[in-house]
Amino acid sequence: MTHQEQLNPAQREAVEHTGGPLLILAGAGSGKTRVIVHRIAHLIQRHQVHPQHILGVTFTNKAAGEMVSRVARLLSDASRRPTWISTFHSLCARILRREAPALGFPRSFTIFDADDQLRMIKQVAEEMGIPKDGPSVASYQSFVERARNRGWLPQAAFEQSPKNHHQLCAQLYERYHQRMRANGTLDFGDLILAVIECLERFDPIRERYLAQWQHILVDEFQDTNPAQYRLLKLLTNSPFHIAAVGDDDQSIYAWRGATVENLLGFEHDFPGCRVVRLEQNYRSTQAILDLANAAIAVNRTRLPKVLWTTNRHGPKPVRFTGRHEGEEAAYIARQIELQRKRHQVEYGDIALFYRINAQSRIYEEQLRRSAIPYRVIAGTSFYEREEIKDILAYLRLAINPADDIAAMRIANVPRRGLGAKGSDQVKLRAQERGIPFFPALESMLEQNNAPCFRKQTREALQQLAALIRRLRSEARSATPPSQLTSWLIEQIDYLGYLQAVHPENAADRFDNVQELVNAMRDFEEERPLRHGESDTSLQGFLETSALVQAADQPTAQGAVNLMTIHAAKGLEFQVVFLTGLEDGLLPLVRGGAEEPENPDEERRLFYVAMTRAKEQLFLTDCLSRRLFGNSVANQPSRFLEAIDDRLLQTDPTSCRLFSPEGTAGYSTRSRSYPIPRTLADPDDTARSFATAPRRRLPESSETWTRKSREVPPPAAGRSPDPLRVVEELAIPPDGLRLQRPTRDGSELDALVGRIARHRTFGEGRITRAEYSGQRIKLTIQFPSVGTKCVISSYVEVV
DNA sequence: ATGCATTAAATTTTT
DNA sequence: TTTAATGCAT
Repeated sequence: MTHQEQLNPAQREAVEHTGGPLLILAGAGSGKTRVIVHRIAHLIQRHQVHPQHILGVTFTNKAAGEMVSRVARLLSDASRRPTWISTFHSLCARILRREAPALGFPRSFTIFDADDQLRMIKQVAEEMGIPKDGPSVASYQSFVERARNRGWLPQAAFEQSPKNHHQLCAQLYERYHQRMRANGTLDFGDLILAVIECLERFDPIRERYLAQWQHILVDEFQDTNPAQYRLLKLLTNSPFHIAAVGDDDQSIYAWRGATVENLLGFEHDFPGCRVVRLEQNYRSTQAILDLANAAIAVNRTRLPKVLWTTNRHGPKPVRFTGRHEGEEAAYIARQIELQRKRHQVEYGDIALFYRINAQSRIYEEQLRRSAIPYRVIAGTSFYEREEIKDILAYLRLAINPADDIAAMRIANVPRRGLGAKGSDQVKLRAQERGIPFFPALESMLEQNNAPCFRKQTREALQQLAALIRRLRSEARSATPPSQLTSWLIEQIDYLGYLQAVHPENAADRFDNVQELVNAMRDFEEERPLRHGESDTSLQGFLETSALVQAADQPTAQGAVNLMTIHAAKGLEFQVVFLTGLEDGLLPLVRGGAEEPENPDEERRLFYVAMTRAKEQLFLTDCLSRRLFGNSVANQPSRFLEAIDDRLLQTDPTSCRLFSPEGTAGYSTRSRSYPIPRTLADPDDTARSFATAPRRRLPESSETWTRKSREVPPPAAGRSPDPLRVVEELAIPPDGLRLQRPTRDGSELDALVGRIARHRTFGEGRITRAEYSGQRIKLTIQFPSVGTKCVISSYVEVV
């Protein structure tokens, strides 16, 4: 066996340890996945563990997929590959497809996303007569989520919630939970909870799974919530063949219920546990690791570890402070081009991180202006789009007639004349008879002696009922989902509906629906329906679509990557810009609060962000930032203040300067200030540092109060027009001109006033043109249909 | 049902 | 600033 030669001693220990529980503390970039994958291979090859007896659990489908494919690469014999590597949620769904009847709901259960959940909570709140002017529905949702994360069934929620308001929350949770189970619908949290319930209540079932999995591996253990940990414990029996891999320093999902205590308490829960630390980092330069180590060392409750590497020392991370966010953005754009020129870094190897999505706009604008290709990793997932959810709701209803949220969603989509009033009647009937919404609707349609609804509505609804019945039988007879869906959208004339309701982007939305059909086709090819399986292929697709985000966008080669720090976890880039390093933003201080909610977690975010960088790290901020409408002056992030200045170099063009001696100051840079040679060029570092002008910070200044509102610009007196400044800086000062045509608005101006021809709206005059993401959005006055907004690619300019 | 105006609220989001 | 949600008049 050659593969173990690639492992360092700690990794090898983590791979080879057997006979008891194992906790692997895997620092950032320490080859964690390599260890897990090798461990699986080792168990199979060296210890003759049957692949079916290995369970690998991750949080993301991406991680699960990577694990599967890397194990496959190690094991040439396909028949020896483990078949139980998946996310917590997929695992639980798979278990419940077998065990659901024991808990009293059918195997054909459907899965709710957060939006469905919210709708159900709204529904329940309404039924309970909870006034609308009270606490928001979202606050009830977060109560439910908290209960789920902690593994509380309603009973436990009651016991744990002494206060009045929480008692009401618990009541709502109870009704919600009953309703969900009665409907055969499960939210994400309940997938876990239902399996826990099943294992705790039915010993034979638990025995079966205990026998099934003799070795368990858990990835990203620091991200588990109490419910998930409880599940793991239920699946693990003496001699506790469980290996947990995690890094307490990278725990950034506490707000979603993850608790580092799981990791900290692991040794206690599994006595005799072996702990292995992976501290050798294979990703970053020592200069970056020095900074990251220094930053995280401040946290009190952590398992001490220090990352080191045999990589070169590399240039020190660079500090830059702009006077406002436009300057920060312009600096980044300039620096991106420099990095490309001097270090042959490709756009795709560069990333820009921010704490909150709202920050991204300014960077996008600047990158566009500088003609730098970029992509933003974020946004609503494909499966959260309204049009996709509509179609999926039809299919869900076909699979699960009791899925009320799906039924209520499509009962009047497309319009069938069933408004709020008619809908209430159906709900009333459902409540009276204790049956779900759709069956109640059907029963009202069959009632001939005293017909419900007016004629037109009734006929439309009868058609709907027939349609759903047809879908149901087709699904049972294993008609391919793609075929079924094509038929469905035809039947309901969904395109027509979209054009009526969303004339401005009906075509885009319909494209998405077509994309859904394509996704189904892919699914069918990948996973042909095996006869005798308990689920239909449609059910399989619905499950996949609920538990798998739209296929991860391929890491675009030629584009700078913009994302939140959370989204950056697990990724790595040559060059990283960590932006908005200001107190209030990172650490983030919410709304009216004085202090960050969880400063340690914010610091871990800082740490995660820095450890993504392989070669060069930029830490940027600005003196005053416009966010949500008004300008705020922020102090530099407290995270930086705790760090020895010698670990950093300040860009001489920065308006605030730090020196190794610890004297800080800011310069008033005039427009003619010569921009020095390239930064982040290791050889230049010392020189540019030495020549950087230094000025003392005024001892105290009223204008620099923390989190002040309107802020007079520093020193300069009068604020330069931000746009102006940005334009100036967009042209790199060393004379390098951007070759590509800039999208500065001239092409927009050229459009306004002209006549455009649209396929359905005819001809009209363009009154406005603006960028909308990468596209151009036009406002056009059509004589026939009035003013419409259209994406430029849908019209022909005459 | 639909369009408009006003108002409020605005981390992070693996499943 | 932007966005979404709500209420109100059509």
